[in-house]
Amino acid sequence: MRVNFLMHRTSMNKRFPEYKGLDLAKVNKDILKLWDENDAFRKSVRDLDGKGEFVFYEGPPSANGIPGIHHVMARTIKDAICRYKTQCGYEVKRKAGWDTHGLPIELGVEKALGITKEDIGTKISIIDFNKACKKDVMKYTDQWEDLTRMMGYWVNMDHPYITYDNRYIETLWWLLKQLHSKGVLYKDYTIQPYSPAAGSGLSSHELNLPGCYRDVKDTTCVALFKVVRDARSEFLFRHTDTNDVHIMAWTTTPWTLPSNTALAVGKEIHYLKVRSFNPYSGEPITAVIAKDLLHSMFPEANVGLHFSEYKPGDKKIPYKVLEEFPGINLEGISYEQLIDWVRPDQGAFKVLTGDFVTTEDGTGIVHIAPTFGADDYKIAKQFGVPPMTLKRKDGSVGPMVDKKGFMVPITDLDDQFVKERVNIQTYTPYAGRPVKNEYDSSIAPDADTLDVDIAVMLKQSGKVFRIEKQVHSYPHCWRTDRPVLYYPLDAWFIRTTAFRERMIELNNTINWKPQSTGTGRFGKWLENLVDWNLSRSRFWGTPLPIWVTEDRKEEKCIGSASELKEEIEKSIKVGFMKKNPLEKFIPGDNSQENYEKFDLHRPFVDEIILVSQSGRKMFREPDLIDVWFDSGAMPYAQAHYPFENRENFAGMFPADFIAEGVDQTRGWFFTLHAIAVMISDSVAFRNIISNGLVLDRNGNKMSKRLGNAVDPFSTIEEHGSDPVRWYMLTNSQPWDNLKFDAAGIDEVKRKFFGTLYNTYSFFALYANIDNFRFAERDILVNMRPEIDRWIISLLNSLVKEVGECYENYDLTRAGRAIQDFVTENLSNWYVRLNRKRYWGGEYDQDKIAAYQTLFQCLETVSRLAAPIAPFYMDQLFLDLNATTGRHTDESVHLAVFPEYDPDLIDKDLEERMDIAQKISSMILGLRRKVSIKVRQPLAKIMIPLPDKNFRTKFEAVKDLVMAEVNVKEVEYIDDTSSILVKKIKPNFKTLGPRYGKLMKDLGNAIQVLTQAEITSFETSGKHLLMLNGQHVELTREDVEIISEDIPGWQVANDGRLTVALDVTVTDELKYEGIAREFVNRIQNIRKESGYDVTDKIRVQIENHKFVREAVKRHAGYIGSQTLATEVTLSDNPGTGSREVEIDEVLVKVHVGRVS
RNA sequence: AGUCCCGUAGCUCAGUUGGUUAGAGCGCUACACUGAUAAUGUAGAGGUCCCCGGUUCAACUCCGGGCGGGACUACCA
Repeated sequence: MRVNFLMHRTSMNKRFPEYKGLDLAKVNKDILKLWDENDAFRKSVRDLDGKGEFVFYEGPPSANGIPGIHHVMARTIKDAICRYKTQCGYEVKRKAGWDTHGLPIELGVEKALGITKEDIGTKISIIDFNKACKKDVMKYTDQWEDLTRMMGYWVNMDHPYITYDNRYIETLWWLLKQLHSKGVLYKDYTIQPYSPAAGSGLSSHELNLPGCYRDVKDTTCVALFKVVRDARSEFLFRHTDTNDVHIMAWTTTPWTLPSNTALAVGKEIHYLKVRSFNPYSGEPITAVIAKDLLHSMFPEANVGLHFSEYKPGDKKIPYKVLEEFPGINLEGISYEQLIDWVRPDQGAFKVLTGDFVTTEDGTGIVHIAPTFGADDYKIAKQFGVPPMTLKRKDGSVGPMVDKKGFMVPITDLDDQFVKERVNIQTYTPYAGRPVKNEYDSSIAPDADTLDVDIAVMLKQSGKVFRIEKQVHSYPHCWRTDRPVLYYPLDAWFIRTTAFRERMIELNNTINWKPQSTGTGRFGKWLENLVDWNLSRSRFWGTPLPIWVTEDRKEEKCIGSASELKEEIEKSIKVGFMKKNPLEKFIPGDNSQENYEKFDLHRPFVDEIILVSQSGRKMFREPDLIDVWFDSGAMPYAQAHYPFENRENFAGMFPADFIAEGVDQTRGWFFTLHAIAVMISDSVAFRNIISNGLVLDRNGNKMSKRLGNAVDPFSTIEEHGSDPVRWYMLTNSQPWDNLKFDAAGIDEVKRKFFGTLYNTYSFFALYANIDNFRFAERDILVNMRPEIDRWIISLLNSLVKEVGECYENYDLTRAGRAIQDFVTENLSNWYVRLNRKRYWGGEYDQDKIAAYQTLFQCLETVSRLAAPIAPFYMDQLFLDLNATTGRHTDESVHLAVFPEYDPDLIDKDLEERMDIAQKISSMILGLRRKVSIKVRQPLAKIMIPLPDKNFRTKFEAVKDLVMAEVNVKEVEYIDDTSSILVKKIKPNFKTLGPRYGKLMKDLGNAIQVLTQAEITSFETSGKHLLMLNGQHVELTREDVEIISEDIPGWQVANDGRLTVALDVTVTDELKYEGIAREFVNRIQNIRKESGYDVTDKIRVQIENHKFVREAVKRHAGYIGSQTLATEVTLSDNPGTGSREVEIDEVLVKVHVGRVS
């Protein structure tokens, strides 16, 4: 069983803890307990050596949803960076926060209560509804806190910022007042997505819920708008024989045609005047269409048809292009109203020019219905063209379609208006009809739509050129399943466009990871910025703090609770209000109690009536603000700025670092940036990592519906959070999508943590046996053996690299570098080659150096990897230090990040070891080829010298290689030796630029050089060639010459290295081999017999002729390796002996413990 | 529809200013090794570097155009 490490730290039992196995889930729990006991997180939030603060902003999650595995991803990134900065000595405060307002919460409550929006205020009071929201929003707080704790995300949850808190709202109001006083907060009438079936506007978020955009088949038509002949349009009537000229415009929503008040063309687009026939009536027509789209209406195949042969009803219709002109010529031309149901205000029916017009589809001319399209509304406003509006009986003025999605019934209209403007005869058949059949459940699904009837009506009056059904994607209300309508509504906006340039400028100073999200997705978004629609017609959210008089002439924006209190007092004085809801509020007292004496939410604020400058009543604008404003304002609001933290705000803003999913680009990232630029003319964050999605292992999006979502709790419970974190960060760069596969976690666990654990276990096992406590003075690195200096050099290189990666917010490379060092260099090479230094032998300087070196590597790795794997690394760090007292910190997270010593980095040494590894690997490969076991010693290897310095380099690592491959000697072969077969390769890098097109032939010519030519090239350093009549002079740099083969030997190549192996096994070598076989067999017997590693034994070997000589000669060696006090030959090894097989010979061996 | 990201071995990913044998790990097969042993080594099989064009002596790499996957944004008629 493992030693209870909590115990041993407090006891005097100074041993390195040894474990029976690696259970990272248990480590997770143990370390959590330890952190709690030591109050580790709180202690880690400190400023070391005046390093100052590293400001991190936590994006507030909404606690009304269950946390998913993707949250582990984002939080691992945040945590790793914050832990790293903490280790560097910075104070990293990390205030947690909760996003508590907004639509998802309201919808969740509606669902739970079984109500719809319309029921709020009737079936349930707003008070009760908001109460339910407030309660619901923290529904899963426990789960969030659990996950945060389990995964080891250090964030201060003691005093989180909560967006529904009155103090938080007060800051939001203050911010809004700043914007209001800058004149960038305004109300406007705009076209917004609206669900007639649900009776409410929809946010863009709702419109982007999965499945909202659906392909639907709608009737589309190309309408013919008759041009009014006047001076401006006269040019259209030239060179044609028809009395009328028509402009063609395509629409997918014919029901908007009665609301048409303008047409739009592109200034730069070229248009044609075409003479042809109306396909339905056969009447001759002259029509205007964009040049690029001519053939979509008039097939090219018909160009040769003769007008004289055309008969009405013919499928193929002749046409003739009469004239070409740019769109600008059409600007200002008037046309006759297409459908005369209602007459709009003066100034309608003009051709306008707009940038948004393209020639991708339709006719290159856009029908404009300002009441039903965003672009339409904008361009009409710009050119002063009136929208089609109707006056209702109640005096209100609105579009031709009512809020239920029906053409306004005549009975609903103002009588006077009907008399003056409405053509009762033509409008009556259509009045009161739904614009989409889905809005009227009494209509059969296959009944003709209003679109169809309008199209048919136009056809009968010769005003349409083409009618066809077309499939296009159209948004649907996710709640009612009915199509969305674009409808004009009132809304408050922030004029973000006024700050566009500055936002772009400041964005360029932000360090984005990955960069492309900053310049691409975010940058493009800023360039195409539109004003921020702040209004939400909902209930649970931050109310807009604006009061206006009924005639909207006077407006007041409230910026604080105390201001509100004062204004209410004034209102009470004039008798508009009886009581002040903020009566008990004490301005200046920032305590929670003081701010809980009132409520800034609806409906309480709605009941507040203020008094205007001129003494009239002012009512609050009923809207709430977009929740994204809540979260984007968190740098200010979490500090209750400027009511608190006024002086030290500079130390809290902007953030040095934030991290969230890339889906927040247009969300939190934008709102943070926008508000900071508008309020403080500053960035909100300096460095940012935006991570990609966490998909399932097949690359599909995780969803509860599909059941492929990974539960973070059980995942961490099963594996522990370290390997999950490690896997997530090292598998791929966080901004690439992660295909989450639990098999990957297992691999990380085995490969990295398993290896590291094994390495530690190995160390602990022998250190405990030898009683190594790092009590000795550090042995100077240059006094340690080559291999120790090598791993220390690599370790210092690693510290440098990992530090640079962390500094650069590149966690993936940092983790990969650490993993590579541990598995490849430390475990697989250093420990493997050094095992013999640890077991047996004297406790001498060499052994101490070995312990010190390995200790140093492990301890440094624990500090390097702690940001990513906080649990296991803390255990490792504590296990190492509790025993030795090298570091006295209570946790690795309180220890400083390692520094590297450039003097200890020896690139030559690293290169030498690389050579050693390669040569060893080649020799082992050769042994395998000729089937000679590594246990069988061999006499020698030969190495051709690839360059002058090679011999010196290899000599330094020779012993390591010889031991590793079990060979006794090395012989170097001089470069010019004739026994070598050489290979020559062209160096394209130097030759390419010089010889260009000749390169291909030259390459071939070089590769066919003979051995003699190569030798002469090598000695003279020059070679001349004739190629395609051109002289080519080659120098040594132009080619690479390697020794490829030594005829008659076993030879292997790797790049420039070549090695040959002498595979002759002499009798003497054979005896040695047999001796080694015995060592192996005896060790196995020891193990099987359950002896302790330190037990001494006695060995008797059967006096078999096959092994007799070997045992005689090497008894001492066998004994030393197996801790045998004596190794003897015996004719009868006695009872308890075992038979072992050596080279297919069976030999009896008796092993007995010395008691 | 637009913008951005991704596309390299069965899987997950590297691939450095373009340079000729495109790598690693996992998985698979075979053989070794063994007092770190739920490890390790060696070898084998496995690639049209998504496709097509262009630039170049030379393209996985640079450019253009497609295709496929994903995200975000979106009433362009």
